[in-house]
Amino acid sequence: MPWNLNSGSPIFVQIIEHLQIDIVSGKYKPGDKLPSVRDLAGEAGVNPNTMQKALSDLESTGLVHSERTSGRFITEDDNMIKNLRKSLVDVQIEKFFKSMEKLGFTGEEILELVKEYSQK
Amino acid sequence: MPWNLNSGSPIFVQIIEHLQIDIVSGKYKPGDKLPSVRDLAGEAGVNPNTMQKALSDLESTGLVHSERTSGRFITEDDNMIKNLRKSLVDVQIEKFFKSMEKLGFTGEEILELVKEYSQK
DNA sequence: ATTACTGTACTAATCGCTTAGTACAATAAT
DNA sequence: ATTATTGTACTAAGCGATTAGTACAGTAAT
Repeated sequence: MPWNLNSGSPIFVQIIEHLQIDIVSGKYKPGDKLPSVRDLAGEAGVNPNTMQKALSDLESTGLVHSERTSGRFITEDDNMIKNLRKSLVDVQIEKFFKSMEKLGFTGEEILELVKEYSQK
Repeated sequence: MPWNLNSGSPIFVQIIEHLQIDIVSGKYKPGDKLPSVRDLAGEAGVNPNTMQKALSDLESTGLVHSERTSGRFITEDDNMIKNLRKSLVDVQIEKFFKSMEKLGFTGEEILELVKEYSQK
């Protein structure tokens, strides 16, 4: 299935986020080999150049590294992945609270709304 | 203060969201006159054309309407504003839950994290 | 009447993202 | 040895968003 890439921000950014999620959620484990640039591009339904840009950006954070001709691999640093997961969570929660506060809700009201939502 | 317009999606989309929030949060009340296109553009720090695009898009939803030469006004339909507010809230909550579930959290875990966050 | 302000319309130029296409060197597989 | 696959690099083109600049017609204020 082609990835869901339509939500405003540049596709290569969405690809980065998608891959980060695949890594922190365990789809790719530390040391795993990633599919090739071309395969990932085909899977995502984008141009190989776009996938390459996303991957080389990801690489600059150290989350993945490439062995020149044998492929690209997930970092084996468990801590880096754990920290990324925590950081992604924090970003989501903060973004959510900021948005809701802009809409005029207090912290307590937000908590109440979340309670309601998680009960249905 | 210039608006905070840097988060990936096109500026005119962010302007639309910004204005919607200003309306549902009560900064602009039903029937209020909006500042002129040029003033809003100056306030937001964007080109008047960009602001115009955002406003004419907003207009197509009925939330604002323009009186050809005297200015642009917020709708007087209270219900439309209420519904928009509810819809914006729903979107935020759903987006948040989807993101968190992608990161591997269950509904209960999400609720727990929100509790923690709202307590500090 | 004159002036200032309103929304609106239009062209041209620029910038970033994306795609298309091609190419190369190094490794793996056969 | 030959072939396929790897990451990487590069140019050219197209597209949408944005900016800059200009212009016009209708209304309000003076």
